[in-house]
Amino acid sequence: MGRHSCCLTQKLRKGLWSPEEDEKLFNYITTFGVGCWSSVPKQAGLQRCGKSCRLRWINYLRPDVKRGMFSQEEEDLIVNLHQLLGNRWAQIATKLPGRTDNEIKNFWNSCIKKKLKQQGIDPNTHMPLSETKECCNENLQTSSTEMGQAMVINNSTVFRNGLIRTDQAHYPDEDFMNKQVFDPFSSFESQMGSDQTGCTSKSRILSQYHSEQNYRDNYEFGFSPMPNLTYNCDHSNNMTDSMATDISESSSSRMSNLFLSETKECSGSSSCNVLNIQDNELHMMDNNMMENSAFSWDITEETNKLESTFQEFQFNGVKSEELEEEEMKINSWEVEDHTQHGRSYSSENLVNFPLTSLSEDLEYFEQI
DNA sequence: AAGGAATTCAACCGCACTTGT
DNA sequence: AACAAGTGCGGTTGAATTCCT
Repeated sequence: MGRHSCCLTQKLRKGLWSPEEDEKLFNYITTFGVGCWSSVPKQAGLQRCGKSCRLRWINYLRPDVKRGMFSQEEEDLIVNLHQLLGNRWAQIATKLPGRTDNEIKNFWNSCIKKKLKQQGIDPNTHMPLSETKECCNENLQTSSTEMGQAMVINNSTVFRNGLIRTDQAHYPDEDFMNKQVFDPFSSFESQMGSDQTGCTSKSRILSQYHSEQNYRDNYEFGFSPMPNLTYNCDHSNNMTDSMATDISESSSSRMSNLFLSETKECSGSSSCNVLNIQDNELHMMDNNMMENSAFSWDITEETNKLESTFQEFQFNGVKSEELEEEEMKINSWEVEDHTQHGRSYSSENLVNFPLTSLSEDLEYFEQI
């Protein structure tokens, strides 16, 4: 019961995916693109159901999947979006480029929930726990209308009526505030030195960097985003010795090794700080939310405003039409790019996720 | 060092929705 | 309109890993 129809017809594998299976699926999708998932296992020679293949692709193999720890910005965004959208993880995921709903859901359940509770905030209602208890005691009749729903912004709890409670005791987990900040230069350098793994080449990185510069020049932003080399970084930094010494020259086996390496999670946050909302944008977004919290809590309006906020600020000011174009490029990636070896990412795709500089990150954290 | 507890996260399950016939 | 097949989403599970005693 509950098993997808395609799973009933044959004996199928379950559980974790092997690197060989990953390679088969990746090869198939990159060659033929995403079509009918139910036919994928058969065509790709996999003993899996189509649903499982789809999930594996979306959550793991898809080239634009960002891996590694969530940044502070992403975390704040998730909290705020959860406040607005509830457990609609798929919708939340659309606001965090490269993050999957599953990943966000897991992060919420394993980490954010705990932090909010430590801060005395009910993760379900985003209200102070005491408020929630009162609400329960009073059968949810009056107290919630007095203070309204709360939104957590930069350690402050903002209520519908516009009151703001700043709790200095927030974030009892000091590590949370001392979280390592991405150093784009060290990352860049480490990648430059990773040639022997076969994962990256200097020319490729440089071309990405140059395209990043072009991107920057085109849009004239007030800071210097560094190239996002997340994939390369993950691959190179996590390549095990045995893998590194066993790389053949063939592109397919190289790709296979990339996948093998990727099964080892990027443990450091340094390579994964990719959300690219600038400081001022964050402040404006927060201000926007503050305004909304004070004057309007209509959920539709709220969502629309958030939507417009994202359209305006996402990807460092790339306008929505450009965004759509970029999305189309990403969507068509598997069709267009399959002629190239393994996981090659066009610089255009990579610049979707530029990085903020270390100094700016530090400045922002200090302001927090 | 060992073993149990706690945590993480990939994957599965079941339901709802969409699409095609 | 009714049905089947395919897809998407959120909740849950359980194996692997990490932490703690």
